[in-house]
Amino acid sequence: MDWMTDSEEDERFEWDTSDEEEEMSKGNNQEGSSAPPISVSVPSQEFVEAGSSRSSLLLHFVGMGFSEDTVAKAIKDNGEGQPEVILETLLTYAAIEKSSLNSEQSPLDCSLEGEEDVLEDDDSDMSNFEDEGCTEKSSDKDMKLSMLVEMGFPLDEASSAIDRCGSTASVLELADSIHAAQLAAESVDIEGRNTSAPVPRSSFINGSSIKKKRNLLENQRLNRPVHGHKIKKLCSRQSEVNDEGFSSLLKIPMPMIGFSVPNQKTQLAHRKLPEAAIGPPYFYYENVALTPKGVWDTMSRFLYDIEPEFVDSKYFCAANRKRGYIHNLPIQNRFPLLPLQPRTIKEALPMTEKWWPAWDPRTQLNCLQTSISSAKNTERIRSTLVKSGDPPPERVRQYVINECKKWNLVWVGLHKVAPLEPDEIEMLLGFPKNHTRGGGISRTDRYKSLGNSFQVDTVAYHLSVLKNMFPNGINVLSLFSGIGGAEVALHRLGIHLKNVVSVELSEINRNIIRAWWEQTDQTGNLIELPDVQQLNGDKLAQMINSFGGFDLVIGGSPCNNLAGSNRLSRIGLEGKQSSLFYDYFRILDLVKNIMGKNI
DNA sequence: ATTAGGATGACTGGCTAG
DNA sequence: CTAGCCAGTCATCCTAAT
Repeated sequence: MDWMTDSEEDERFEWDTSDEEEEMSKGNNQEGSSAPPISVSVPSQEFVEAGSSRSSLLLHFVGMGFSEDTVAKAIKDNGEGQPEVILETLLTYAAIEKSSLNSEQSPLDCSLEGEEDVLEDDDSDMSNFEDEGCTEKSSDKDMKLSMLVEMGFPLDEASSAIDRCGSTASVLELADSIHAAQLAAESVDIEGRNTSAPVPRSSFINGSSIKKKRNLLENQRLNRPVHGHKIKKLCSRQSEVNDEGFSSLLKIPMPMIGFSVPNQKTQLAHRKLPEAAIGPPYFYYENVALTPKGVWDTMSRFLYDIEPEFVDSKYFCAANRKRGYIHNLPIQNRFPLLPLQPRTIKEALPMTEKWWPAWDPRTQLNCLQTSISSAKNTERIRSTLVKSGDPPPERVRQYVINECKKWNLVWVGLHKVAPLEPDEIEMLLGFPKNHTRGGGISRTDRYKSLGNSFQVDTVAYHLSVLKNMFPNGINVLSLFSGIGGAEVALHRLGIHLKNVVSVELSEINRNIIRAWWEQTDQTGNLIELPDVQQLNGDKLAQMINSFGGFDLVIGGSPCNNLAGSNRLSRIGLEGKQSSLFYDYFRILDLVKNIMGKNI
């Protein structure tokens, strides 16, 4: 969960610096790179030196599938000092060429024709993706993979790109896709300056020659370039014709109740899962609902075209928490955790009722986030109220209400507001009291870990269908476990946890889970691992063999680059932390493959 | 070294008036 | 249909205090 504290290293995408080797070997993907299912034997070292001589540079780009004249021209235009600029020029040529051929069959539109509105339709007909036309010849895939690796891309990124774009995508498109992802992730600076200082968004956009070129190609379309859209354009099955473009195809339904919530009358939808989505294993993926446009479309596309279920936890507790869930669980016969949580502030926090002024209309809290209001701020509010008499004038009321909503403040005395205590947040989120307390965790970190967590009652409601299906218990692979929301939810449902493999980067969070595990008298096995990126096929296969497969793969990947409150790096799914979504997908897909073979 | 404080908007969707 | 308004958001980084 603690994504902000790790990996300080600058991961600029550079072609010919001596950092390359170091990046590659210390980078996230080394271990994952050797992972099944695809093995490639291309440890391309010569690429590193390639920039030094013109002929090898030229050869390199020719090897990528560009024609010799084009490469020569691009080198001539740009000089040989900046291979990444050359590549961009080449890609630009190719894009122009491609757009002129666009009315014909593009290699990208592998399965759909005239089905642009598939996602808009009911969930029932999301099935027939991935069928004919997309059957992958593994040798072809391997070849592309090795070419990409030879071009200097990390193996797992190359593999992800192939998955993203389909196996019929050309190497060119794949390279572009990876490159775009890396650009988006790293606020790239072509000149190679130190970019550790935050780059203003506008200068990031306008300062990049790449983007200028792209923007020219994009026929103005966007005042607001979101990288996800570009990725989407490159990879989406809908990309070819549809000029009205990338507006989010997935609508978030209001009210945000998903397929069902307790005590709300809904005619329960029957949903038909796409073939590829059906387990085993069951899986459950979570992230913030209000992402930049197109993010949920992308995530849905990766997760076997399952329609996300958007649910606000305000139907389960006294706080809002708008989240999307992609899962392949049955949706009939859910039941909630008992006792039901109070759903108003005054019931959940009875001591506040006495002090709650009539002019504060809130009955529920806003989303519980990772940091709280300072003491100075609450004191400012108090003194303002003291000075302005009772009842305060409209202007003061507005100020106070705004602050209260922004910081989730509650009334704890006359004219006194205060942020929630950590144990109150634990309760609202459905954790046992003191779940995150002790063990050397600071107050600040408690807030952060809690703010990043599941709302247990909400998740448990969705998972409740497992109880009857697995009376003897389940094996769980829990990714991005955080403080163990999934584990707590399953435990509270009375589902026996046989083996839990919990992957969580933050040591303090792992300690919290370990402590909870030990104090709840679990009889199963808890295996804790630090890093999803280190979790490869070998390890998974070993674990699957040892306890016979996972019944549930559950996790919510980092939202840092998606969440609305992120001022600085809300750059979408390709952001540094949020791109770990692809590891969720990678691992889930590995588990499916490995288990598929064993069954 | 660790912790808390304080400053830092933008994107998105819903709503409504025109 | 559009423009304008409104509300809400699993955050980040630098600095000061402890």
